[in-house]
Amino acid sequence: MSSSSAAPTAKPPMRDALVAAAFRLFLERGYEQTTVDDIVALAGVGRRSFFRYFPSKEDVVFPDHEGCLADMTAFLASGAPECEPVRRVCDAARLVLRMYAENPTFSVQRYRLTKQVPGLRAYELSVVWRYERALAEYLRGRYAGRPDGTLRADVVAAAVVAAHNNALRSWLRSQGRSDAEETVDHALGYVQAAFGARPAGPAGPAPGEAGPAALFGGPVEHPDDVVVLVSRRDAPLWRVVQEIETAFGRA
Amino acid sequence: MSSSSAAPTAKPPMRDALVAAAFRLFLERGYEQTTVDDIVALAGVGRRSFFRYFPSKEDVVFPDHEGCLADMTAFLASGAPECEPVRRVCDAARLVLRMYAENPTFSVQRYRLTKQVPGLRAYELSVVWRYERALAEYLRGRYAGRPDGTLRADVVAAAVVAAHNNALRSWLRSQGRSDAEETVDHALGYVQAAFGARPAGPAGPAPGEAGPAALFGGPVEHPDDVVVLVSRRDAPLWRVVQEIETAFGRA
DNA sequence: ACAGCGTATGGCACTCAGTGTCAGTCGTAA
DNA sequence: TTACGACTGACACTGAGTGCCATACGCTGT
Repeated sequence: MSSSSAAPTAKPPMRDALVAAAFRLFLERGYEQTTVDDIVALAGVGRRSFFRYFPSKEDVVFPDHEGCLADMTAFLASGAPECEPVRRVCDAARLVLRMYAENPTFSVQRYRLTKQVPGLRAYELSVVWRYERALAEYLRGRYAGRPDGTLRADVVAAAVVAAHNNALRSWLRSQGRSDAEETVDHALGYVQAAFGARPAGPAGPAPGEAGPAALFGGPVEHPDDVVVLVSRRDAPLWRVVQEIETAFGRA
Repeated sequence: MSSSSAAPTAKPPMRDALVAAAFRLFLERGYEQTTVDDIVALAGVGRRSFFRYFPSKEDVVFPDHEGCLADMTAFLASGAPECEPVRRVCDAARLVLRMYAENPTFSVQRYRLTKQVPGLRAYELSVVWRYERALAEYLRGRYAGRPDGTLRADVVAAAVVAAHNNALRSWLRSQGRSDAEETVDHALGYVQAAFGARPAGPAGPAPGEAGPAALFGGPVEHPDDVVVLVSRRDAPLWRVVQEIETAFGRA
């Protein structure tokens, strides 16, 4: 009656109604105190239909993660072989955070739930694990030739996910009031510094927080296998590390 | 009838019998094809007793993880404030791997199970997450004063866990035939190098793969906030990074 | 308009994990 | 011997998840 043909948006059918009903009840009386029967009763649909749209009760809490994961893997698969690998996976992480930041209230509500329901925490871990595996697989491909390629890929992927989660949780605790992009940029910049790549930025020499140029002149080679580096004391560490790697020929 | 009083070993009561029965059935017909009723029937105990010893069906696959986690947290809590934090958590990770290496056949069997049963993978993730949180909490305490203390703690913990898991899985894939300690030392050494700490070793100046001393003399300070570093070209990168951190006063 | 057909939905019954409860049993101290 | 406390088993119950089938809706061809 109320919704038959004059729906403005074309494609939000029963699925969204189930998500809405579920979150109303979860926030009212808690996740574990809400049964699937309660949800389908409020949504006015059959119980069987719930499990047609969501393989489990936990899935209704993360209704868009499957698509988000697909977007991220598509982003990684979409060429750009000239881009430095660590930076590429950091951009992928930024993509994920942007999806969270699109719906701040929803993300904060879900954060409250997952924080206090152990079952949901476990489920979220399995979701995050799939993101991490996608990043690691990409890096394994990029590091295919290197000696410890898979090790480096796994470690970098884990570090990126950890930095992303650190920033995300910080942003969620602020109720979505802080700047999500800025927070995650800072966190990912730390990872990029640790692994010897430039932090994000429009490919310029000084990417935002970098400040003054790190080195006065390039490294000078001595005849007896010695490298001399001269650096300002307040130069950002990642910049120095990068120059060292260049001098050592380990880009 | 068959088992009433002549048990030779004194302290493996019902719990170990349940684990043994469970793994026999899991390996025979698979995890999901085995019900709790099957397990208790084979073990000859009541169904209710299973859930007295294991809160869930998944817990029987990881019967000793609660104790292992307790051991690790105890290790981290046991003083040693003079030890470098990253090295400390690496040693904690080595502790965990040693527990796996104690029962190679059991660990390999469990690996086969968790590899192909999604529910067990998810459960293992929640277990690993608790280890990672324990490491991160320890590091947060050690990095309390630093500017990005919690970020650094989270990232380092994730990197250590990733390196540990990389080595563990490599060892498990080799059916326990490779040297677990050596594998994990190599993987953790990579993390320690990335985060500017000495790899493991008996606290000597040249820890195994280090080779020659990295620096000819210490850094020389110039009056106008400049640091000069002189280094051999073939020096290990982690060593150079460490010296730089020292020179920059960011130990 | 009508028959045919594929898809989406609802209802029903079932399995199985996990929990609360209570009765029985065993070992030990008084 | 009795009394007490811890362990165990049996039963009943809730709730998640699945298989199956009947029905209703929308579309197509005649």
